[in-house]
Amino acid sequence: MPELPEVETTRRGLLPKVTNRRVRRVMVRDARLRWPVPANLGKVMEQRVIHGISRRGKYLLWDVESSSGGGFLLCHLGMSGSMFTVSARARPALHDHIDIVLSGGTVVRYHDPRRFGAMLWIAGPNPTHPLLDRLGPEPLEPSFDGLHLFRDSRSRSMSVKQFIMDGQVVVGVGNIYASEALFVAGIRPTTPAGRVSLPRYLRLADTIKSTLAKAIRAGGSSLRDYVKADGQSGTFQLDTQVYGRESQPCRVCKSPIRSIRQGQRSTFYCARCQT
DNA sequence: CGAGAGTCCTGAAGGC
DNA sequence: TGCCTTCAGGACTCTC
Repeated sequence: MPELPEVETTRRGLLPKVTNRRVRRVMVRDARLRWPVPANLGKVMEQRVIHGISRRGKYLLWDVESSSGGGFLLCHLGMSGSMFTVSARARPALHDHIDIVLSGGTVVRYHDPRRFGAMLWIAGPNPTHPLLDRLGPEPLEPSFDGLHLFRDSRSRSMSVKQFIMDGQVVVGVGNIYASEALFVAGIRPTTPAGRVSLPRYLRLADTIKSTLAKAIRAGGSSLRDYVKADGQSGTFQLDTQVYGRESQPCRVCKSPIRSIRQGQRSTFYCARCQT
């Protein structure tokens, strides 16, 4: 289940392998993702050069000669998607839905068992798309801070956990890192967003940044089906403070970690450390 | 407008 | 052993 750190890790892994390569062929074996993969994807990408890959939230944007009649490949990994490079001879496995064959023999393979991901085409020189229009700030940019959270949350009654997971508030904070960041900030996830003070939001913005940055430094948190860009599955254990640790002792105070449901999502917290 | 529920999908895990 | 149910999750989309 890629969250922002996994998406960023994927971007960094793919970047040197695709930049300045020419797309030779696009093979779509199964177009049934969250939205159908455009039937003309091969036609618009083939024989064009990839200038780079950028990221907006959990979306990856491949610049495919956007400056000269091309456009952008817009990718989302959903919750089970991964993109990695394989050799030209590697036979596709189950759920390997798309191959992007590049000059020089590299193949970028998109794998997504649950098909919650997306692969769309944006024609033209600018990466504008309805999916990107209303996204909030990037959590790791200086423009994102506690004051932004505080101002955006006034009069909001939803819980602070659901609030920071709202992509219009800030992008890239998924279910796992939301629980983790709230724990480090000492904030109870159920607190209505509009009742969290400015000092606490300043702290929370910092813990969101540090939690995500730490995960990126670790190369993505390698959750169950996450696969890094080189095709190596992330096998190291995810070292969480609270997520997935129901009934286990809090790493700080030893109280049992609690698990609740918020908006059909599981939330984990320590009732003693988070008030 | 905000809030909450529904929805897509597959695979893992648990119950019987 | 094997079938069935439940759950997990991102985030769009719908309803109230």
